[in-house]
Amino acid sequence: MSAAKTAITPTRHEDFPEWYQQVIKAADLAENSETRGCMVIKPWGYGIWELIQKQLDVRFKETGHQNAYFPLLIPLSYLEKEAEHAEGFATECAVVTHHRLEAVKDPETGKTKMIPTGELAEPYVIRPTSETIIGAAFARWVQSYRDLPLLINQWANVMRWEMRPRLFLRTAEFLWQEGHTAHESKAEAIKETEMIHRLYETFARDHLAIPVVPGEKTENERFPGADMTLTIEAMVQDKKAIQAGTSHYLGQNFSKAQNICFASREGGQEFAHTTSWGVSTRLIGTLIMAHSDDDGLVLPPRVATQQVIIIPVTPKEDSREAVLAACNALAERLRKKTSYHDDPIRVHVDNRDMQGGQKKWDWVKKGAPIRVEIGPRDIESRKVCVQRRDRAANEKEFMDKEEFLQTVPNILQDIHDSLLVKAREFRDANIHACTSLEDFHAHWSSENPGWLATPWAGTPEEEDELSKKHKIAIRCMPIKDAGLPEALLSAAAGACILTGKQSSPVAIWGRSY
RNA sequence: CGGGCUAUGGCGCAGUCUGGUAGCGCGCUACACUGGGGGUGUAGAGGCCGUGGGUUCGAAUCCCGCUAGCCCGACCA
Repeated sequence: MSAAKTAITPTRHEDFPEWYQQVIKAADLAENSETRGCMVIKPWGYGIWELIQKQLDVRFKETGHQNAYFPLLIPLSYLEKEAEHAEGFATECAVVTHHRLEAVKDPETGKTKMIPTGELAEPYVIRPTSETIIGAAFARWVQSYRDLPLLINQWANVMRWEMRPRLFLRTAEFLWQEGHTAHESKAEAIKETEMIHRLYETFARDHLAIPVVPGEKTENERFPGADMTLTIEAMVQDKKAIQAGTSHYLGQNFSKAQNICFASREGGQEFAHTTSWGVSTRLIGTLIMAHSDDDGLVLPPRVATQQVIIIPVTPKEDSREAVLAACNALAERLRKKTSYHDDPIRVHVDNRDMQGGQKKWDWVKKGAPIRVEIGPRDIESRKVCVQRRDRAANEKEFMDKEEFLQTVPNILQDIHDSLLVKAREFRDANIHACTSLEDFHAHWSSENPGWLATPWAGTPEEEDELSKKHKIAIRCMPIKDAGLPEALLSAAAGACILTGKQSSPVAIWGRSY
């Protein structure tokens, strides 16, 4: 029996969206639930989220933020306060209108039905985001400039009634963090917005091995109610863009709508400048699409639920005990004596009673960064068989056990680095500079066109027209030091492709999720 | 929310046109052989066919409603 050519069918090349779903299934990350548009996140997937959560949380606290929790249900009237904001979310709100159920027995079938009753005087909206309800709290909490800045973060679930759900990328309910801060001055609030933006960028790079493009959204693409939206944009393997995180400067829009005001140093009353920022479980979808291959998931080591999987090879019954003991001993030493980025290495000994080959492929599909096999021969030779998920599935290296213990953190880092380099090379190879409108139009006719970098100084209306025509959008206007190749930026410099204005800023265009 | 497709044991599917109460592959369980590998054999377990109603002596199969999923569009983290 010959093994399948790839563990996942179809391949990325054959059918990318279907491949994505099959990877999630094969890696046992999540599944659709009975509730429309919602997913069940399974342990192997939820473990990733827990690690993202833990590692981001440290960084939020290092930068002075505190966690708090606000209600899931938002009074409808709160949402009406900021007009643009309300309009932006109006079409995707789940609304709670009743507070009890009444059991009614159908006289014909004899079945009991639960009928909503007890209609609420004012409906509640299940939070699609919490600006309004947190803003209301801020209004109570802030009286003096001495109460500022207010730096709050919330880990929560939110609900947006999306018309086209996709596991992790766009689900009706999703998990995220939302930071909300209030400041004395515009300059300070913008500084916060930019600081978090950089934090997201470096988190994506250093923890998820995703080379994002940090930039500013154009007016058309801004968060409803924001004065400025900063974004990190990732390119995944079908060359589409994913907005992986956003940081908004909300100006005084929300503080005026909700009366977040304070006595200033000069004695007058002033409105606070607020920000909000968030990343969600979409990060998991992004990393799946960024790194995985035709054999399944490939996890960046720092957010891998398990980093090292030890697979006992037990060909003979009489050596079985010894092999298992050796596996457990190695696992213990890894847990106690080694660490990677200040966390003990996460090790799992897979002692399930099943075929070795199946076991191996199971962990290949689940994307475990390192697989280690230990058999009777290895015990004698004091070696371990090391296999890496960033290399071919059949590639193995027999390594001295002590050497392995010494170098595990380096191997994990090397895997991280190789994923990042590969993703960056892919991204950079698929962003093309374009300085003529003719080339611009021609570019979007191909199947997977990648991104374009162009000089741009058009109006929002002009941008909208081009976007609709080619089903694209300006993903962002990259900030300084966005990490894009110098050659690309200089090739994309010049006069606006549409208006001809000289030395216009560079815009990145692409199709997106 | 518009347009198209789909819904049968854990997964993938056949059966639906030509109604007669369910079948295949994989997986699962047991045993045996095997053993750096997603192996082989034998024997088993498991579904009343998404859901509600209708037609009929009889429905997975025909008709209507609903729900969910997928793809394309508009919208969005």
